[in-house]
Amino acid sequence: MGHGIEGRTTPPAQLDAESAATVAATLQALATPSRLRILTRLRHGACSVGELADAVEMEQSAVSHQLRLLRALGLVTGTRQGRSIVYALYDNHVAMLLDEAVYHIEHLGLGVTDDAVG
Amino acid sequence: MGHGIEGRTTPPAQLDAESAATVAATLQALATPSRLRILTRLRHGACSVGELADAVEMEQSAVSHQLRLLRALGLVTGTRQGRSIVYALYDNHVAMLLDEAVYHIEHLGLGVTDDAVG
DNA sequence: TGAACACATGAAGACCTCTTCAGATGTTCC
DNA sequence: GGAACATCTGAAGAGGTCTTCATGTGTTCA
Repeated sequence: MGHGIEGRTTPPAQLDAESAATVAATLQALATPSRLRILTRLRHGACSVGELADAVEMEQSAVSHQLRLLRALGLVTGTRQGRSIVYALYDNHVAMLLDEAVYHIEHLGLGVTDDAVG
Repeated sequence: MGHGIEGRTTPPAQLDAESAATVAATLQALATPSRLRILTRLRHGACSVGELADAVEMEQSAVSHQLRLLRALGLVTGTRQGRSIVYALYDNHVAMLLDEAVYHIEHLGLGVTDDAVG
């Protein structure tokens, strides 16, 4: 227990262009409803493409396209099992990134838009 | 001291369509190099639009457009001070979301793409 | 009031993204 | 080998995104 975020090194003072691009590309993988639902489904256990398509209510082809992108970014892995291919989150960093993103976003004061700007 | 992620409620079993859309929209705000650099700059202290534009090396107009989006999502606030408008992260959830996203993504095994798929 | 400054805004264009459709690849079982 | 199944892949089109340019709004100071 207690291996949360407190033992980390401080975040970089300012992201250089390359890091910004990498982080942005990875975050973009979480930035669409379809992929988000695919990933949160996988967050609770590996499963095949067919099951995934049923769970998130998308066409199988669409799911496959998104899995390709997620694979290319190293966020998920696919392993053949018979005629199916079983997908899973790549590692615990992906799981935590998901959990923490959902947690923080759902605790934001959304819609608070009144500012000095107008 | 110790108010990290360990005291949280468990993440939802599966995101419903509405939550997925909300989370995706917010994550999309972090999913571009320009906004990411704007936000990480603000992560280390509030500043005006002009300073921001200098720091991230973008045109003032482009920065302004992105700030509008970030404002609409409740991620940043702008307050007038003289002729400048000073922007800051909305709250600590935004700061932590940023820190944690950068942390996890920079610790991913990126580029590991060999799979059962071919 | 007018000039200079700081920022916001609208429109337009290049570019990227997501889904669908049709077909290809690989696997199992007979 | 052939049929059925599970998944991948390429092309194409609708829709969205980000930047730039030109202009508008609000503030300070003389």
